[in-house]
Amino acid sequence: MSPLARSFYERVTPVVAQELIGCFLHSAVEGEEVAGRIVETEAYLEGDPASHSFKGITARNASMFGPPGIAYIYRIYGIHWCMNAVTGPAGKGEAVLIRALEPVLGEDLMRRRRSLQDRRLLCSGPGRLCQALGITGALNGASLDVPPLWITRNHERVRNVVISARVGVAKGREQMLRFLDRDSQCVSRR
DNA sequence: AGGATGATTCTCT
DNA sequence: GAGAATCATCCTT
Repeated sequence: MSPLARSFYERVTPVVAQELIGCFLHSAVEGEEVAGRIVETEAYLEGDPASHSFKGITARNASMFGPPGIAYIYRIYGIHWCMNAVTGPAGKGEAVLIRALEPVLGEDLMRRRRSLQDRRLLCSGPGRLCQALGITGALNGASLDVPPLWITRNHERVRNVVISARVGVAKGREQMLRFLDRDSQCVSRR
């Protein structure tokens, strides 16, 4: 399976967010590879009050303004990590939040990392999937076309992509920028 | 130097 | 459905 190239990410962000549904996210942080099928994403845009890039570049969000095809990873609520794929032209500050996966490879390691058995709960949230894949801030800014963190295309067609309002955002709630696979059991709640 | 604030998750009831 | 956990980051004194 070949990784998605930079040109995939260097496009209109909501389109990238929609086309990432069905693709595979892989990690190999301690040698052992695990992977999941992306079933839920959200787009964060330039001039979008819900986006971390809204108030300009800072130490935390700098990688969001970097070149398309790298990871923007941040800590939230002191505990959890969340992972984005940076999109659009470099300097624009747009990205796609990966919100949920369906486990495909390395379920046992995911279960160990999550201290949890239920397959549907292993990766069904942005913080959960980072824990399951061993993704931390150490990978912030990493390129998404090579190990230890990479995304590959799935040639299987996704039958039903649902579009909805984003989860957990205070501002910009009205925008329909969340994409999910209706047929997956592994999407996040709400 | 201090305070407010999360693109969340888990554990209750 | 509500509330706590928990801390780096950012903005205001």
